[in-house]
Amino acid sequence: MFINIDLQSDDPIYTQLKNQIIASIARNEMRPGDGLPSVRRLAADLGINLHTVNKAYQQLKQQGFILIHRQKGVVINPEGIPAADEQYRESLERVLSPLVAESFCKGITEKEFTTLCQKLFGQLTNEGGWR
Amino acid sequence: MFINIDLQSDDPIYTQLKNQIIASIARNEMRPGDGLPSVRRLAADLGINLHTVNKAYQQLKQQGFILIHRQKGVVINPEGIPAADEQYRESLERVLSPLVAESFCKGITEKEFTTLCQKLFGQLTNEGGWR
Amino acid sequence: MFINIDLQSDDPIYTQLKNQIIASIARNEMRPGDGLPSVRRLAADLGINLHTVNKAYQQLKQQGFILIHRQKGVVINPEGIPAADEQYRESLERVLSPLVAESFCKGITEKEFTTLCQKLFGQLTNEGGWR
Amino acid sequence: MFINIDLQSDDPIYTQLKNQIIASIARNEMRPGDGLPSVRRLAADLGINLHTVNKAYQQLKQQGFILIHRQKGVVINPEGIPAADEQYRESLERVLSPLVAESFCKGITEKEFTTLCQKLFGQLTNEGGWR
DNA sequence: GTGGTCTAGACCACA
DNA sequence: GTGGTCTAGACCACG
Repeated sequence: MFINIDLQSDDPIYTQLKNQIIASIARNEMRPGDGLPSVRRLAADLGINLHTVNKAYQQLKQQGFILIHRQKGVVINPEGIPAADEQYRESLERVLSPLVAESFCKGITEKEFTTLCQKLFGQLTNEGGWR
Repeated sequence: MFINIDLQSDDPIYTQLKNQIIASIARNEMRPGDGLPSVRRLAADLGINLHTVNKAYQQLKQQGFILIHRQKGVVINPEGIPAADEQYRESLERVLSPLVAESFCKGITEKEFTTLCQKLFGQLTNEGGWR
Repeated sequence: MFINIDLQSDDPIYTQLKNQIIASIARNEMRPGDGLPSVRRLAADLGINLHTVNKAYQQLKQQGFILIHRQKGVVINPEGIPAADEQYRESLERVLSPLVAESFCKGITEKEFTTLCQKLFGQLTNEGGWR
Repeated sequence: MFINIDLQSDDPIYTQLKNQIIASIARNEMRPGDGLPSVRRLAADLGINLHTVNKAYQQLKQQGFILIHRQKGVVINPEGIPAADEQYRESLERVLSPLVAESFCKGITEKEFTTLCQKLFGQLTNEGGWR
């Protein structure tokens, strides 16, 4: 797993971390049951604060991406990632909606937009995502 | 134009305001050349501070959605909204990428995702968006 | 004399007006002794406020570019424009200084900068400026 | 870095601040990677409001002079200042044009004008500007 | 302790 | 009356 943190980004570090771990799972680089570095370890490796890593882990745990055992450490949820529920679909639509509106205003067609989405999906499945 | 501000939302007020104005333009409820309320007026109507409205307006101006006209006040850019450049497309991809990865992990298929996008686009064009 | 006002500009209207009148004089389109439209006339022609035209005229008068007679109307100073004094040279340096610093930071060389200045001067003298 | 704010000046405080920081960079007093005081610190030192400092910083950030680094705080862009693009050159010409016209009217020759520019450039390079 | 956001209230330049 | 600038003081997210 390669994590790349951009300290100049407007995205908070814990968000970048969370997103990159999710991306690793989606790309099948990390599989259910695989272990992740401990909070301390990852913080040291990335040169960032303990609390920052912890916050990312807590959110991933809360969404069911990972499990945190006091002894076994941190692992990708061995039972796989919980499927999206209705609530998630609604939040996805709420996030997507302003992106679509802005893109539309700027002349990006539905076709171009969906093609971009397909490209991004393709980058996952071509590399053998686990679903 | 109906603006609805959710003071409890995690999104900052000025972002909500910006997004809703963009949405109004996309839905063709507001057309190039149309006027917007003055900073003070809108702030009073929404019961928020004028600086908050101003911040939204400044960002919309900077992106070319609106112009601050010395006599007519604030208007939707009469020449239309500037088309997306390469930089915008890249930023769009950067924003979309984690959404796609997370959705993918949660079992949302490419088909379902693009269908959602199409639905959102449809809500704009069905109502006669200006592009 | 062609005056072009951009109501969307960040420059105040009276400044644009003042600058364009000065440019007309520099390009020798208007000569010492020539008349300018009355405040009312020019305001009507440009579709702007009386006070705005008046403010531009007052500043031009104060700098010695024009004379305002109650009867003869507004004329370009028949004795020519007063030469720059030391105070003007200082203010010019104060204005130029940040432009030079910013340009320098952005990689614009002294040569490119002075070439640009020469070009702008050339646009005046080629057309037969009065000096 | 010495910052001198003139509260009586017509220039807004944030503009003076911005210009002086740019001048410091141009004079090579501050180099890429160097840190700047935090918004609060600088505001306290200068006896002005933190929002005013923040506005200057935001504009410098937007022009690529500085980065807001999550750990190091505010730093001069370590990759150097972005080079001028065509748009900047046009805006420079728009700003310079009325200065040239006015100077010309007041009898300042092309030679004197360019000599002044060279002097201002010289003040930067003599002290070892970074370009 | 940092920057980001929001509020309240003030003065000024512009039109 | 408009937007632009500035101040003072507050809370929150981030690290």
